[in-house]
Amino acid sequence: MTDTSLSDAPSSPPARSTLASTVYWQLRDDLLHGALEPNSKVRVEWAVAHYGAGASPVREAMNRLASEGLLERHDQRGFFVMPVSADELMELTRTRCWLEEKALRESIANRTRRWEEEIVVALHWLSRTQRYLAAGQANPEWERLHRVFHGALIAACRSRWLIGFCEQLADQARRYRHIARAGGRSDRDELAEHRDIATKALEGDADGAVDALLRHYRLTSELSLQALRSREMPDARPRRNRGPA
Amino acid sequence: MTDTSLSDAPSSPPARSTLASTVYWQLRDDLLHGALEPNSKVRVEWAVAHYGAGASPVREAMNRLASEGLLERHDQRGFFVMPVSADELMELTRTRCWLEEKALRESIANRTRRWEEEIVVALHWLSRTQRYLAAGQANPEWERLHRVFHGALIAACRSRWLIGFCEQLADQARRYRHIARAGGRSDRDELAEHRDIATKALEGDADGAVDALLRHYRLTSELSLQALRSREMPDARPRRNRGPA
DNA sequence: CAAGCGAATACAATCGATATTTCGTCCCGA
DNA sequence: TCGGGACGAAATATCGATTGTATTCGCTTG
Repeated sequence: MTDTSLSDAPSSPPARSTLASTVYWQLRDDLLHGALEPNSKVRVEWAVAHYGAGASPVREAMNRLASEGLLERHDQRGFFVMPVSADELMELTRTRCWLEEKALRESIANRTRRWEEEIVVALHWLSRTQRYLAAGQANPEWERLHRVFHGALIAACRSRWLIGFCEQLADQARRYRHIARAGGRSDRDELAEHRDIATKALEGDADGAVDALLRHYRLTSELSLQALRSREMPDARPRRNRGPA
Repeated sequence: MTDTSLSDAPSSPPARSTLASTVYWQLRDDLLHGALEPNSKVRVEWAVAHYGAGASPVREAMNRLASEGLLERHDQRGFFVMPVSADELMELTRTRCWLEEKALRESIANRTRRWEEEIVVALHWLSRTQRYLAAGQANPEWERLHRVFHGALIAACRSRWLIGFCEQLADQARRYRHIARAGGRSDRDELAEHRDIATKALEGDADGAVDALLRHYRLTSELSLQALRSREMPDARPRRNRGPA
């Protein structure tokens, strides 16, 4: 089953990759994990040195990321890491809930045997994977499976556009999670939440599944929001143009 | 009020433009107007000659367009005009109706004086502009105002993400309209449709406005669909790799 | 003799180094 | 103190070199 997504946002790098794509995936990963300070400038020269590629591939990668909303592009002035703010996060979450609700309802309405299987399998692997690594760092494999699980839920919605949009918003949400360093091992039982969503979806209980899903997203958002606000407290001054570490 | 859109899809080129951006807007325009055969390969060399720029700017522009779903990018093999099909159009329309409905409902729920004014003004100019030029060609100014009008309707939805997604889908729909050469001066009274939508929206009649809006979109889609199918009839053979004119 | 496989060739995308343009800043003069 | 011009840093563009892919031609084999 080839994954030729309609809009350009597949979840994993292709096998045969061009150099520009390699840089794209690396930089994307760094952006999603909050490795670069929001609002800071990303100089081409820096990226060239950091990722070991020429200016052309780097520039291409940055253009793609700008189209996805991970970078800001100012003509003749270069690229900047997309800024974050509490307001933006609330707007993001709101939008995400709207779209995911629609996608999930459609998915349930058009459920197939195949769709059910994918959810069951995704939940299975998610349940058998550690949320955090020993060091308290997020487990990349869990992140991937988490993404797969949520993708499986809405896979039957019959709109690749909607799926693409949801993925894009999910990426943004992930970015906020990592930037805010939220989820520092709270008492939250994420697996139970996922199980709840899956169970209700598989039962065909659209209202229940949607309710569970949105509570799941809103809770995550709330935690990020709190962490974000406490991080923004220290200095109220907006700081711009701080180069990446 | 600056229009720094969140996702990268402003409706008009910026004043101070880089060469890559110039190519981007020109090529985008050509793609939206169906000037290039769907599924045909767009060679970098061709674009270089056609738009009078170097390979790097062209390549950048193409990467951006690929992210927006107007081009397909195959690593190491170049770019292709995104293919069209009846199925794709139906999927597109479906998604568009979902998102526009949500956006319009939210917009009406959060309506402001400013929002009302913008709609009234947009409708005014739209009503005073010719749909077609003398030659039966679509009037670019009307296209622009049409876009502005539909943008104004959902402008108060409090989600730049949703607005951006709607714009992206609107662009795709426009592309289908032009490719199918639909709307060949049918007996349709588009102005009345727009008036109807605006009136109901301004009255706060969400259900009525949504109904009118979706009928509007579905009708457009249906016309494109018919024209598309009649165009696909002549030769059932899928033809690939036909260079652009 | 036809079909299939393989290597060589041609074409096009990709890349890196260099040149050019632009923007921001600092300094000087009014 | 404010306006204008020059300097420097950085983005942008061009060009030539490289790499990768598709095609074609020729050979082998059934």
